[in-house]
Amino acid sequence: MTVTLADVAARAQVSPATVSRVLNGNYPVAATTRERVLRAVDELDYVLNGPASALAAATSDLVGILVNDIADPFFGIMAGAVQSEIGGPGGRAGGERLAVVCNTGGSPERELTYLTLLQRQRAAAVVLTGGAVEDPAHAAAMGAKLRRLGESGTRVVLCGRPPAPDTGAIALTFDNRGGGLRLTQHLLALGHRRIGYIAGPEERTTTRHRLEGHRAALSAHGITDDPHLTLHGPYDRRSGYDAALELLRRDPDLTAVVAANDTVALGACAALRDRGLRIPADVSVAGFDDLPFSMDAVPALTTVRLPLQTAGARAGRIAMGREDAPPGGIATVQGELMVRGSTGVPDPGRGGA
Amino acid sequence: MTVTLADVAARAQVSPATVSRVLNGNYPVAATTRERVLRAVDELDYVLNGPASALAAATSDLVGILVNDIADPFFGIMAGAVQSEIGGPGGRAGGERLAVVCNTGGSPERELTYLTLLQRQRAAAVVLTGGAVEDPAHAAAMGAKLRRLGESGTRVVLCGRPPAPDTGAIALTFDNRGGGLRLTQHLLALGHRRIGYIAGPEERTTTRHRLEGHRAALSAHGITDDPHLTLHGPYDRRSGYDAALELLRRDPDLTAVVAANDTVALGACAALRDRGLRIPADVSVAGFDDLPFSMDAVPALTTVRLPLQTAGARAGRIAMGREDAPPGGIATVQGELMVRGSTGVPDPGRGGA
DNA sequence: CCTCAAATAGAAAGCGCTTGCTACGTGGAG
DNA sequence: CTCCACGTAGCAAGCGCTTTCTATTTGAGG
Repeated sequence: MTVTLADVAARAQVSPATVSRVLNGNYPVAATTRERVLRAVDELDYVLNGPASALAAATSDLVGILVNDIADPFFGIMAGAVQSEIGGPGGRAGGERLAVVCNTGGSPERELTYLTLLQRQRAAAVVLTGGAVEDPAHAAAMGAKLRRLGESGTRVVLCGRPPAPDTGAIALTFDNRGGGLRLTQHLLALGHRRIGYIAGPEERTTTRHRLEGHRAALSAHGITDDPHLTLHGPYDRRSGYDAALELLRRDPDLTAVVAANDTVALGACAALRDRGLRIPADVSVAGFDDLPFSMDAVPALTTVRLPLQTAGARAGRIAMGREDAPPGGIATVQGELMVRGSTGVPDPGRGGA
Repeated sequence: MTVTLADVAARAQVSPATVSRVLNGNYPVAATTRERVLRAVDELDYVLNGPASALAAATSDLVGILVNDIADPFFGIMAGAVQSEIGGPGGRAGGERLAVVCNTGGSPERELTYLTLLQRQRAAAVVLTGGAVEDPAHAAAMGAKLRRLGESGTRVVLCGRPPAPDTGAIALTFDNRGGGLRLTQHLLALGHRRIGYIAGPEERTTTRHRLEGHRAALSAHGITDDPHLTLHGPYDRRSGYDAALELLRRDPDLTAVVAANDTVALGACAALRDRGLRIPADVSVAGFDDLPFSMDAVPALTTVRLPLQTAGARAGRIAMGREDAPPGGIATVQGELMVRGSTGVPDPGRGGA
């Protein structure tokens, strides 16, 4: 069978208790004894039994990171940052933690399931990234689950997600609304008036907030938003492509398209190009997030940069108790408007009067 | 305190054993009893204690997925596919498994550490993705660890990674060599003779195999590879940018650049553009992997498509024992050459005679 | 009616570890 | 020389669950 603590103890001629203490390093052990134990551990290739120690100690070294789509760099970057602050040899000595990322695929049920699984494992902390689903039933279920997690000692941190009131969860929220606002303001300042908007999936906080910002900018400019110029779709390239085509059909005189995120924006660019339109001469395009590839797009994409890396890292530190929570448990993280080549002044021959 | 099995048993007026059996569904329990138990579980918001049951049952529902860089869609796509075959409500009824992805950052130590952590958790299976580090010491350590994992009942699957002999691990290997070969053959067929190569990080199997393919194509064409035209660097955009510039300095008459992967290729494209060179009129560029964004690059990137999704899914099924291992425990997965706009015939005014 | 087997529930022995408490030295202080 | 305190190590009681084995119930067959 597998090697147990007792085997190591026998070989090192000490009691199991001593071996445990050497391994955990939380109790004085004479240097010579420690040495003997470590040698035995090595010789026997002993690996601690995680479940057993978690059970006995009533703690676990698991930290969960929930993401909507692991194939999307938006989440990958955040998850990587969180993980770098938490797990493996990344952290300081001591608690070797297993930072794991769970892919919900944006499904509310999977989200809940993963949370239960993590709760079952008595995870030390959980970091939830990305927008939340706005369905009231699901929100309530999530709230309850998060509260229970918190009560049972799991630290809960929301990263790039709106606060969950009364759950004790710490929130690092992106100012999606402000970002959307500034982006559309930029377009308006350039002179655009007929702006198509390719929104994310419905019933998502991120989608709603970005769209709200867009509309706020519009109405501040005295422009009544034409609902026909807003389309919803998933956060993928295809969605942007199709939506751009549809927007063009609905209003051939469009001079700008704002997309829910950079990936969608790139899809929209492809569609516009396929239609023979130049960017930004004929139509300006803007994205959101400023993922690494956006800078290399042709032309480079105007977008709102979200500090994914730093926010993720901060969430990780808070989850590890290595950084204090923001006052009130909520912090808003601003995005920064990055003006690049994909937006320009509208062609007077289009759209205008 | 937290609710335990015993609490549920008390409330349902049955023994703890019965509750356990209801929850695991692996033993006949009368319908009325089951009902009573489930109600109690619900009323008490009971969540099974994972470590305790793992300890008692000597099994775990954890499945680990190791990736080199979680922010890279190459890994994200594979990890997502693996996970979709394994975890959460994705799978059929029964074993709710916790599929988790661990980010090694390409570091050998972290890789080993994660493996130990997973072994400690008595993971049900482990899927390793991406190229391996070729350092002999590390390879030996990995081999030993993988063997031990296998011996202790953890199923080990390598996805997009060369086989690990004598470890019992199942390998789904990408034919990086063949892909590299075909890619360079394509360029040669177009008439290119001075081809720069931006390789991945050194000491990696993926890097070496792709480069071998490239060189094989070259020598089959009677071209002696100029070592000055091969540069190594990490798999990121920046590396491609810098390397392309350096390549241009070393040979201003270059007519084509092959990059280690699509991300690097995009960086190279940016550099070429910044130098005022047109793609492919002045310089052709090719990548590898065919990540989603490659199709939207301008011009669209010629590359080798790797079936990341299907390979990942298959690895996941094998890890779950839901699909038989390939004969000999090793399967080679081919890449497909995708010829797009970024490669064309070389400008006779450049490079040539 | 009685017997026996199938169906169902319970008792209890761990799974491998942690940790509070006790026991044993040993050296400096009284 | 004795005592106390400190530095170490061991004992043993669980942690919460699974599972084997046993007990009880029930129904069919004789």
